[in-house]
Amino acid sequence: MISIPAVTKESVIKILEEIAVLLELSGENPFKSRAYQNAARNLEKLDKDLLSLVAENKLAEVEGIGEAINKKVTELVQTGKLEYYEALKAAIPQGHLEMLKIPGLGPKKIHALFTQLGIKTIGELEYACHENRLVELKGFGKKTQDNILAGIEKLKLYKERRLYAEVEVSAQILLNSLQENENVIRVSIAGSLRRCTETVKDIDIVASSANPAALADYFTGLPLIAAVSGKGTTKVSVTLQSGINADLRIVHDAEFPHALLHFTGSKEHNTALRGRAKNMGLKINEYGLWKAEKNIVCRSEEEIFFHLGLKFIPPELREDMGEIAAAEKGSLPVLVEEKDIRGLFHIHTNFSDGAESLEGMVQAAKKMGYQYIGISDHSQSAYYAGGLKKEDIEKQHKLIAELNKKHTPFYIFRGIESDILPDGNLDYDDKILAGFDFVIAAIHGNFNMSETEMTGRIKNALQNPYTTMLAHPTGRLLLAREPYLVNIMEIIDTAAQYGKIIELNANPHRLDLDWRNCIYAKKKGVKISINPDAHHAAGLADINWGVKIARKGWLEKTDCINCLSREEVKEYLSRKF
DNA sequence: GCCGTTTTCGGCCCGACTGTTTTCAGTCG
Repeated sequence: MISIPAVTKESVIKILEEIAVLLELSGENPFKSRAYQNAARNLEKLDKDLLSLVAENKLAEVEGIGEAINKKVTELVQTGKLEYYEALKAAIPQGHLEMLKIPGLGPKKIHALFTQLGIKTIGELEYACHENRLVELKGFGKKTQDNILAGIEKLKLYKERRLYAEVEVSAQILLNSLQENENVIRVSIAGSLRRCTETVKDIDIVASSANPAALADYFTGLPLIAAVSGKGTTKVSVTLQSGINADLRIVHDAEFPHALLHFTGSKEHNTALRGRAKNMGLKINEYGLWKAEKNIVCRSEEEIFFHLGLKFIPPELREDMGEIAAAEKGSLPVLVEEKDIRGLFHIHTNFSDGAESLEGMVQAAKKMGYQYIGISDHSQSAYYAGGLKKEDIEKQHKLIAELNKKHTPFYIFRGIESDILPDGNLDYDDKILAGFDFVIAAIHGNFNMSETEMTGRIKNALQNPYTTMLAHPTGRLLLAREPYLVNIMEIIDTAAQYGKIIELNANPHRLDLDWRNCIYAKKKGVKISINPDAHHAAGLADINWGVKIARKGWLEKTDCINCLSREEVKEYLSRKF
């Protein structure tokens, strides 16, 4: 019997999107590529079951799916494979897909590099740049070549790190497997992952065991693991199938809290702790705590901190950013938790570029236990995202009024993600802006301004009486796009002055406002809204990543606007002018 | 490759920016 790999709607969408990219790279008619993109998007929006549509031969009724794509999706669903896709993949060098990540390099230029210089990989491209060979190509020049080289450098740098969210999922699987093993006494994630940094290099796990050899055997035999690069009784290093590296430290149970503290770091935090211990006549390392030659028994991290005269410092705060002084004074923040969140702002629907209907988002948020959501689709100048025209807004507000009746006491706030134009104005007139319960001001274009210009532009937007909050304040995409040039301190100061909220965008690619600046915002009394920026129902769960970063940024529930109850938010928004 | 209609093929979203050109192609959001 032939087993057919499970095909899901998500995997079909992913393959259609990949075909679109491959077609672009192959120099095909760009509209053909777009047809595949459209098909993928329409499937994403579809609220019917894809597999039954195929079974009933009704797939072609879906907008954007004609004869050809219908046939291909059907083949994919029924056989688990798609010949066309495999052939396309085989014909396009893998390196060309990677090259798309280099800013300024698109399908056309990559195609030209291939046909004229035979370049298939990033390595070859880098070499050709060093040989100064790009400058002679039509449409290329010195500047393009320099930009490509700079892009390659950045890419290399990024490659060493991964998004927190991506690694955390794998780490949890490893942790769960270890917890099930009889040779494990205590086990915990350590390292930057435990500290919740926005990007991480690898997974660190600390476990205590009476039988390290057996534990090492068990660990290296886990299904997730692709290769073992080191294996002893105190340390095991592996690479997961996803390419992520993971280290397991195995210690005696008495050493566990010390090893956990040590391997959680950060280096700076540990250095500060050691210095403090020394001043107190103590010695601390990954094996224990000593006074002179005498070992001080600590059964937990709490006890280690206690002997150092400190309250327990949550791992997220261990960055030597003042947490030790605060722990000494007993003034550590009571960090916000996911259960403190009462509602979610910055949610997109299929009125603009979201995949889910407005009511679908309401139902998803209700199911997650929230009291309210704030809908904010894109504004009119965001063409690429189907920004809302005046008529769309009226239609949406009518629908919200109906849904508010239907779903009471759950409440939907009427908002908009309004583009900040280059001069700092929002892209609706005051009359329209006055019709919203809240306005999220956002930069989506004209990134290349000087710091002074960009800072001025955003400050202008913050001074607009209709602006409620500022979206993703630096515009960064982690490991992909640098923040635009902006003086973030000045932005926070302005937000404080005008009583504006700043978003902590919870999308794992953004996590923007940066946690380091959350600390400053809190000090200035600026309220933060932890926003999922969800474009589909599952995206609401991204709030989880935002809360982690908020904690890392010292935020308490009183700092976060969406920890307010429905009635409190209504009151807050009503006194905005 | 899809859609709509003009039923057989042309249009498919747009504007800004950059770096190349010397009037525009490619990239990006």
